[in-house]
Amino acid sequence: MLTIGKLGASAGVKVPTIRYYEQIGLLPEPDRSGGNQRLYPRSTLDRLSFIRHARDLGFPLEAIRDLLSLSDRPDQSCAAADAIASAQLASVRARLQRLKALESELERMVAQCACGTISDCRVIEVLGDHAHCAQDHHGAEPLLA
Amino acid sequence: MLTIGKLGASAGVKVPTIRYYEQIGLLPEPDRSGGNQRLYPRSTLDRLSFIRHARDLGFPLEAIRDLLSLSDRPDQSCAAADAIASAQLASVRARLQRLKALESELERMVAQCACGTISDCRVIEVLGDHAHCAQDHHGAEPLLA
DNA sequence: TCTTGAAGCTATAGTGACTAGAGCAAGTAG
DNA sequence: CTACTTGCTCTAGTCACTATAGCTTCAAGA
Repeated sequence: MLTIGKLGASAGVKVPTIRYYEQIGLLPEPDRSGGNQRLYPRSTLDRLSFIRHARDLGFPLEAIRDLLSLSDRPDQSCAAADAIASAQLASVRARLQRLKALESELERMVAQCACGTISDCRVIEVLGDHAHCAQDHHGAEPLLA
Repeated sequence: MLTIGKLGASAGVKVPTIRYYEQIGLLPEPDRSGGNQRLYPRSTLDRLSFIRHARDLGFPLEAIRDLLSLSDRPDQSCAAADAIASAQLASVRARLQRLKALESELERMVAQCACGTISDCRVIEVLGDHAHCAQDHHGAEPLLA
């Protein structure tokens, strides 16, 4: 049996995060010690490592919830899991596209800055007028979600 | 003078977002009409477009706040603006690196899925065991911030 | 002038995935 | 026995909005 601290250290997850996962139902409520402390079986380490790894790959918690419930039913088709992973791949690719465009725009902006005064600063000027931009990095989904 | 709706449409920003920007002090409180509706001068359109454009480029609002106060003092050195933009570029590049690693890991995962049952699903298996991975996409800063 | 519909107002709460803090209780090493 | 660490619960904060509820004001047509 593992305390929450050992579990977290083993899986590379912070203790409050584990309690948060329990709160949202991603981890089951474990048994408690006499003094009300959580005690986890080994199997929870596997589950938590799975979650951690999926988070590292950028899967949202809701997708991870689905993946976990799939992994509990080994006889079913893998198609659903494949769909979730493919969706994640597509989302990563979309963000890559967008970030690449931003990178080149920012590069141009910084490169052109001669570091004089604000009044002839390219950084400020370009931000003030989208017409200075090579691409249309307009809108689309938020960069950070 | 522009109503909040016209302002939003012109700048490509939703109306509640404009009110939010006012609330956090990124836009000044405008005069009101007799019926208590916000009325904006042209200059606010410039300011809002600046914000919008910087957000499109991924700058956080706090950085934008700094950039705006810089742009209000045209005689000062542009070095501070350059530093903010360079930091943003660095952050975009860091996220690009990370996303590229994730992309190839997800590609491998999805490509290996033969779409049988869950019990021999590569997607589930790889997520369950980090040792299957080519790279160490471990930790670092959160993908989405 | 009346009416209808769009656009505006305030205020509160929700999103995702945690993180931080306060103020305790329990476990452990010397 | 005494520190010290680890654990507990609960609340609130993060970022950049978005959504909802319930209300008022405005502009255009009949």
